[in-house]
Parts: sequence; C-alpha cells; structure tokens
Amino acid sequence: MTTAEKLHLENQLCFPLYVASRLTTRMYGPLLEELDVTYPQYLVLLALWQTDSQTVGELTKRLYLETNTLTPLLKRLEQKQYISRKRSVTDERSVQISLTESGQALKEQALCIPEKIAELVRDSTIDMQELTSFYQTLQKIIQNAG
Amino acid sequence: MTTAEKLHLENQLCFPLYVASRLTTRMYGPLLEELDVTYPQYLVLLALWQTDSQTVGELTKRLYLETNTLTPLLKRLEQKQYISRKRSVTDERSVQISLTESGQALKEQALCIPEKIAELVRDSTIDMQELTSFYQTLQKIIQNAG
DNA sequence: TACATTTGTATCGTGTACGACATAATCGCA
DNA sequence: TGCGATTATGTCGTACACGATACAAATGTA
Repeated sequence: MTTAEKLHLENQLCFPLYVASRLTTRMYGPLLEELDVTYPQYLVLLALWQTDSQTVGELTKRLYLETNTLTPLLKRLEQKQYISRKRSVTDERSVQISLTESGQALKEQALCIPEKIAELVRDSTIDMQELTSFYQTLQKIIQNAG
Repeated sequence: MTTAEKLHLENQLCFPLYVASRLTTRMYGPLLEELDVTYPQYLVLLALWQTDSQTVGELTKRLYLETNTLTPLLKRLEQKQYISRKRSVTDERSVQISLTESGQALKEQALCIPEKIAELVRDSTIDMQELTSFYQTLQKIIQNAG
C-alpha cells in the first residue's frame, strides 16, 4: 500500500469503526423511544441496572465519557425521574447516582431490547465465532486507546 | 446467558463499538489540530482527496452522514478555505463540493497521519491477520445496518 | 403543459462529545 | 495546623449527529 493509498477512507480503521458505531446506535432509536431515553442515557441505565448507586466518577470510567458530557446527561435523566443525584456524605466532592423506583422498573421494559437488536444485526454472513473474535479485538483496541 | 445478563454493558456489542470509536477518534485530535480540522472534517477531506468534486449527496452516501450534519460541517470547511461550494449548472438542486488549492495542499501534510495513528494503535496483541478479519466483520456490520 | 411527486439540500431543535477552565472539598506534608 | 497540590464535579464554547420539517428544482404523467 502506497502512502497515498493509506489516506483512502476504507484503509483507515477508524472510519468503518466510526460508521459502524453510528449505524448500530441508530438502530436503537425506535426501541429506546418507548423508554423515553437516548442511547447514551440507555448506557447509563445499563450501568446502573448492573450496579446501582455509583458516583459520577465511577460512571465516567465505566462509560469512558468525560464528566462534562455525563453531568448534563445525568441531569436530564434526573428530570425524567429515572435517577437521583445526591452529594456523598463521606466525601462532599462526589455525587452519588442512584436509580429511582421508576428507573428500576424501566429495566423490565428494557429486557427485550438486546434480543431485538440481535435480530436486526443477525446475519447469515456473521457467525457466533466471528462475533466473538470481533468482540475480543474491540476490547484490545479499547485497552490500547483508553 | 440469562436475559438479565444480556443487559450487562459488555454483552451489548454496540457498547464496545461506541467506546472504541470515540477513543480512536480522540487519538486523532492532536494530529488534526495541526491541520486545523476536526475528525469528521478530516473524513470529508479524505473523501475529496480520493475523488475531488462530489455533490453533498455523494458525500452523505460515502460517509453515511445525513445532510443536516454535513451541510454546516461543509460550511465550516468553506470558511477555512479548504473547499468550495457551488450549485451545479446541470442540476440547480445539487451542490458541488470541490477542494481549493489550499485544501489540496493540505493532503501533503496529512500523509503522515495514518502511519502515526497506526503506531499508536499498534500492539503486540493485535496482529495483521486479526486486524484484517476485524475489518471484514466491521464491513459486514455496516452492510447489515446501513 | 399543468401539477402531483420525487429529489437535493438546508433549517431547526435537542442531545451528545470534548477541550479549556472554574470551584469547592479533601489530602499531603512541612 | 496551615496551605499548596490533588481530586470530583461542574460550566462554557464549539462542533458534531440526527429526527422532523421546509423548500425549490427536476421529473413523471395524464
């Protein structure tokens, strides 16, 4: 591959990564509409459904997002009454994010989403083994870049 | 895997995809700063360096972006005098996007970027073969979702 | 050749993303 | 026990992303 060819869109790994991410995110739109949350908001809920009551800092590490992205996002989730934001008593600097009852209840509605997405992505050209190794490479990239 | 486990962050393919995309995009920041462009702007330039003079519609298809994203982005590139926007004479509806001299010259400065990114991503745990099959799976996902 | 439909681009509103910077609480240590 | 450094979160400005919608140019067709 010549230097010029390296500048071709497809030869930059980041480009298909960027496109695949956006296209798969788009697929969640209609499903998440029923929960009245956006995709990043859904990711926060996933993190909280897995482990309730985390600080903003813990969530930034979990989601690889900066606080300046997460803070307003969390405020919107608070407005929707899915989470609560409380200053920690032991460390006044940190803010504890917890699910409200309504936020916990939403989990039941969300249970069907992974399956529905899997159906949309599923394709005879991608088998389970391929998906597994794809997933492992993704993890390595995140390790290296994160 | 139980239904509840499917809700775990890591078990949703979209999540590592989303994280990997953002983290790799972040890596371009310092390199692109020298060219005074953002990452999506860089993608537009890559497309134009490969094939100069495309309509907005052709670029949306190439980059999988909507016109409402691309239009303001292109106006910013025009302000930086890297591209020109001209109504097509044969079809007054379409707008031709072309590189200016300054935009063409920028290509020389960009030639070193793919190599520098490769160095950053390169890791003994990811070999060329793995990267190739990873890339192929990405393409399939884009095909299915696009 | 009228005129409904399609096509190509653009505008608007909302919600991420993130760099740079601000601020208050906590910590480390002289 | 002060007090500078660190930590946790937040604000601000800029730039994507995209759904919904608008609109003029082009097209198809009766």
